[in-house]
Amino acid sequence: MTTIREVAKRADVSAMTVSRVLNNSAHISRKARQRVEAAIAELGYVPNALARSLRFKQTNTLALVLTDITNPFFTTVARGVEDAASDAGFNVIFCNTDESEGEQRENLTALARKQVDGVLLVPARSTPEALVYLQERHIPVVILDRRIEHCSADAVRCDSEGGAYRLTRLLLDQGHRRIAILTGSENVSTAVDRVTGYRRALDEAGIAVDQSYSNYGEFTQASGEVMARQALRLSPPPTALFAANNFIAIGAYRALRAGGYQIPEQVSLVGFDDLPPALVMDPFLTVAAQPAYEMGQKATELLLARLADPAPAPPQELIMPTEIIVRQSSGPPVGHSATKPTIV
Amino acid sequence: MTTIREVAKRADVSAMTVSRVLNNSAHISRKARQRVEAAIAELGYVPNALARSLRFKQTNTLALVLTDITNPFFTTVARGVEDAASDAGFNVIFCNTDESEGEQRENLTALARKQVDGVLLVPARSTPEALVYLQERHIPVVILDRRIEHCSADAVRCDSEGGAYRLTRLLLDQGHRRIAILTGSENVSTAVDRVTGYRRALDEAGIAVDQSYSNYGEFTQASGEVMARQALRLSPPPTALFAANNFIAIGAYRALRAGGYQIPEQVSLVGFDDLPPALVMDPFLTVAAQPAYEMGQKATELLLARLADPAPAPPQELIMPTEIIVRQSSGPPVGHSATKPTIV
DNA sequence: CTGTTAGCGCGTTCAG
DNA sequence: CTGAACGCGCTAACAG
Repeated sequence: MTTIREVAKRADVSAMTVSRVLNNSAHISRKARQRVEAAIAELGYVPNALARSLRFKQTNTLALVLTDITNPFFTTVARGVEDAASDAGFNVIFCNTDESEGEQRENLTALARKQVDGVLLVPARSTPEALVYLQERHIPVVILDRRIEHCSADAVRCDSEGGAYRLTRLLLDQGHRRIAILTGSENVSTAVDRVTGYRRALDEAGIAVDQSYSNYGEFTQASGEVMARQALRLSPPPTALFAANNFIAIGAYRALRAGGYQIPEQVSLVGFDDLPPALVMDPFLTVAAQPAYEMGQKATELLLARLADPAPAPPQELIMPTEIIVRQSSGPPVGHSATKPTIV
Repeated sequence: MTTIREVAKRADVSAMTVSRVLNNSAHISRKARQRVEAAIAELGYVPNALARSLRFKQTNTLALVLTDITNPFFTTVARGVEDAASDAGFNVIFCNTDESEGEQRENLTALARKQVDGVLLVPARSTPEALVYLQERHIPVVILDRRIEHCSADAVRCDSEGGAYRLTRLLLDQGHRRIAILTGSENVSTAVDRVTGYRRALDEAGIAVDQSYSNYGEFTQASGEVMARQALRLSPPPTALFAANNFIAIGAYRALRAGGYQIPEQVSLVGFDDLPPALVMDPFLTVAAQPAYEMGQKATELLLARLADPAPAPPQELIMPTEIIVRQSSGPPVGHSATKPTIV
C-alpha cells in the first residue's frame, strides 16, 4: 500500500503538499503540483478513506437493511437507494435480515462499528428495538416500507391501508361479497395495515367481517400456497383472494391452478406489489402497485438531507400512494354482473 | 461518539484493559472485566471499526460490482454473495455499473479508497482495464459471470458456450433449421460466448451460418423486442428464437405476442437465465438456467479463501454447468415432427 | 494481571 | 506558498 508520505518523498515535497493537491486546497506552485501529480500517477496512489473517515467522522457510506433483496419489490427499492446514494458520492452496504430480529441486530451492530453515516431500515418487526438502538447511537435512520409502533422517525412508505382499501373496494364493486385476504406475519406492519384497509372496505359495504377469511402467514410463495388452499376449503368459499404481497400472490395463483380453478371466472385474485415490467411476460395480475424505485430514492434523499443538515428537525413521514392496476385476474363472481366501479 | 478511553475512565482502568476485554485477549481479573463490561453497557459503547481497520489493514468489507441489481439473475447472485460474506463476518458494498466503463471506474476507485478487502466483479466489458486497476493495487478480485480477455484471475462463471450449444442442439433435434439468436453487446463475453455455442451446434448439424440470424443488441427487454421484430422480418423467417438472456427473452416474447405468433406452434422461443421460481406464475420458457445463487456463493468463498491465505497461487477458474429446462415455449417447427432428442 | 508508548494514514493548526 | 507537529480511535509490544 502506498501512502501519502511515499508520494511526498517521490515528489520531493512534504506530505502536506500532496494532501493539498489531492483536495485542491490552498494555492500550490505549478511545479509542485505537477511533480505531485506525476508521483501519484507513477505510484498508482489511492488515498486511504479509512484514515480520512477517522478524522472527519464521516464515511460516505450508507446501509440498506432489508428483509430479502431477492424480493423484486426490495430489489427495485435497492436500486433507487443505490442510484440516489451514488449521485451524492455515497456507497451502500446492504444486509438481508430474512425477517429475523437476531440477524437484524447483528447487522446493525456491525454497521454501527463501521460508522456508516446513516441507515435505511426495513424493520423486521414493528417493535422499536432496532430503531432505538440506532437512535441511541445517534445514527441517522430512515424507516422504509414498514411502520414501527410508538416512536417517531423519518419514514418513507406506501399507504398500505389505503391501497388495500381500494383494492378490496374494486372487488366489492365487481360484486364480490366473500373475499379472503392472505397476508404476512402479524408482526409486520404492512401485513397488518393491508388487513385493516381490507376490513374498512368490507365494513363500509356493510359486510360482516368473517375472521376465518383473514389468513396470517408469511410473505413467501410457499405460505401463499398454503393460505390459498386453506381459504378455498372454507364454506362458503371466497369468490376472491386478496394476496397481500407479490410472493403470496404467486403462491396463491399456483394453488388456484393446481386446484383447477379458473381465474377470474371461478375465483378472482388480486395482489399487492406489482412485478417489474421487465420481469413478467404477461401482466395478468390485478394489483396495488407501490412506487418501489421512488421509495428507495426518496428515502435516501431524505437521509442525505439529514446528514447535510443535522439540525434537529421534526421527523418527516413520506407516505406514497399506491396505484391500482386492473388486469385480467379479477372480474365479477359467478352469476354477478359488475356494478359500476368506483373510481379507484 | 463514545471512545474506548471514555469507557476506560468510567471503569477506572486503562484503555488497554478495555481493549483486552473486547477482544478476549490475555487474562483479565474478574473485577476489572465486570467493571469494563458494565461501563460498556452503560455508555452503549461500540468499538470503532475504522480505527481497527486502519491498524489491521482489513475492513471485513467486500464489494460486489455488477451491471444491474434489478436483473433477477444478478439479484440472486447478490444474495449468494451476501449470505456467504455474512457467514464469514463480512459486509458487502454493492455497485451498479449499467455496463458503463465510466461508472465502473468510478466505483472501483471509490472502493479502493475505502480499502475493501476484495472485489467481486462482473466486468462491464471484456477489456482488462478494470481488472488491471485492481490487480495493480493488490486488491483481490474474483471475476464473476463474464470473461475478460488476455488475463488471468480467479473467476466464477457458467459455461455459456456449452449451454448455448445444448440449447441450440435442442432446437435442432426438434427439427428447427432456421434459428435466430438475439444477444447482448459484442463487448460482453457472455453475449459472444452464447453465439459461439449456437454456431458450433449449427456447424455440427451442417447448417450454414447465416450472419443475419445473429443479432447483437443489449441485454434489455426493449432490445429483445427490437431484435425479435427484426429477426421475424427476415426471409425466410426463423422458426425459432434463441434469447441470450432473460430480459431479451421477455422482450422477444412480447414481440411475438404483439405480432400474433403462436408459441411454440409458429415460433419456438428459448432463453438463457431462468427466472427464480418465486417470481414466475407459469414457468413457460425453455431455458438454459445458471446456478446464480451458487455462483455468488462460490465466488465469495473463493475470494475469502484468498484473503485468508494470501500466498500466491495459480488463478482458479470455476466454470459451472447450465441446466437445460425444457418447457412449453419450444417445440418442433410447423410440418416437422421432432427427431429423437439428444440427451441434453 | 495491567498500564505506557507508539503508530496505522490523513489533514488541521500553526509556524515559517 | 510550504512544512512540522498533533490527534482521530484502536491495539501490539513492551514494561511493571
